[in-house]
Amino acid sequence: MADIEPRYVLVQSHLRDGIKSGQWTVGDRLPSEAELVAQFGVSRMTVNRALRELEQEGLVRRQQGAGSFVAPLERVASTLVIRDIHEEIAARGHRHEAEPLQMGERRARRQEAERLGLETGARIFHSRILHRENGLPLQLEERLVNPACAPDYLQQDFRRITPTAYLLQVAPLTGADYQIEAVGASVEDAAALGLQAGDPCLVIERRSRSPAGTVTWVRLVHPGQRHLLKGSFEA
Amino acid sequence: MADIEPRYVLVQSHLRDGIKSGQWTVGDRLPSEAELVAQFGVSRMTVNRALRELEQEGLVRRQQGAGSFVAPLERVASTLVIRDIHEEIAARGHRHEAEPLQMGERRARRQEAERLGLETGARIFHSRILHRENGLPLQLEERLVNPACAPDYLQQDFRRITPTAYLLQVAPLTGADYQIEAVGASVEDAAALGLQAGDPCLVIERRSRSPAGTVTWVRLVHPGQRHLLKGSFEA
DNA sequence: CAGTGGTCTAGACCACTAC
DNA sequence: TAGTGGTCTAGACCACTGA
Repeated sequence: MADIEPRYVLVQSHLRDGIKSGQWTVGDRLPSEAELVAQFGVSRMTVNRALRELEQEGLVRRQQGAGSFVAPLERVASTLVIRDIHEEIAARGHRHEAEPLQMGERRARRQEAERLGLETGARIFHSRILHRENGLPLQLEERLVNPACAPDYLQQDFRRITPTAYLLQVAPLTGADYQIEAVGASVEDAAALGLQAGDPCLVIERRSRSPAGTVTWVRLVHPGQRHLLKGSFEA
Repeated sequence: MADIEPRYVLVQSHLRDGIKSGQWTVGDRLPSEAELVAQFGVSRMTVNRALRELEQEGLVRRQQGAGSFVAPLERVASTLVIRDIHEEIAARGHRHEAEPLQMGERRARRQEAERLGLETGARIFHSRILHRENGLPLQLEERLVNPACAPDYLQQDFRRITPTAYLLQVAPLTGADYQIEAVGASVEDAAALGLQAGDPCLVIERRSRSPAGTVTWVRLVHPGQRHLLKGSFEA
């Protein structure tokens, strides 16, 4: 049934099981590399790799000269994935529709220029698209785009490809910042999403960077009760 | 100034820089291990480690027999950290106060029992605590606790230690699930937080597991404009 | 088939920590 | 000072991919 596991994985499983079962608990010292070498009959490099990877996961804390310890998981850290809205809806087996409300170019106001790392007055593209899941408004996408990174942005048919997907294609991503907050819907947001002004919305703002600079800034507004971010982690 | 970097880090920096600068872009093949060995004059194990770690970060995709490639970063993934409220406020250099509003034990209703993985009617502890930052309400913490995991929960002084910190101390964490949403404040939430009912709030729900089972379920309500989750990632 | 990555070893030297 | 982890080497054998 099970493939034969690499030996470093066996060492990891042994430690993970001990932590999950409570044999070792937060702050406890784990066996030293030398002890694990003896116990498993493997080389030190193998044991070292096993422990190093557990450290990267955040499960173990290692200290030179002292030993390896069960890490305090006080910081509930987990990988949060922000997915393309089309993929997300498709993954639920639902129908996704995108309605471009507005597209064009203009001179950047100060705040807009800051968001893209450009000078005030620079030419920028903007778009405003409503995404529906099975006909119900799920996300209002308000986006600024750096023309230098995606000169053909305005010629795309965003009923067929999401801006996220298109931009990833033309401008490889090398980094991003984002923030998540709860905000009352503005009058415009409410009108587009079919809400009352002030209704709670989950808002994600994200700035994406590529080798050539900031590609795009986007603000995603979701009706509070129709969108969740979920995550988990496991020892 | 700079410490001398380990050699595997030098290899990583070289690859990272090439990706950030656009020398290699999504899907491109990176130099093989053998080529990097020759280029840097290090052993293959060192190069292997450098590439393996970049793969764990999600920056590189490796395929046996084929090569190492620049990974598509389509899924904006990043580590989201949910920190203890006391730490978070202290880190900002502000004053944290906790006001226990309610504490006690009761029989679990169906939903409460589900949240803790217990039977309906089981004895559970509950608490409701308001956290202030420099006097301003920042978080309303509503919590259910499994008495089997923390029998002395109700005897604690939560003005001095947060429930999060206490529970981590008595019941080591081995996993958690959480979800984040935007919700309008209920009448009770609004009263505690000094808001109007319906005002947007960022709500985090989290269930924490330990070797003995589900330790606690918590619902953290934050005034929308006073709490953000931030994150970033970098190639 | 030649080239790639996946794993592993048995040493080595070093920096750090605790006693 | 003895024990710990941090790094590194120069080999090795294997499984896999692509021409």
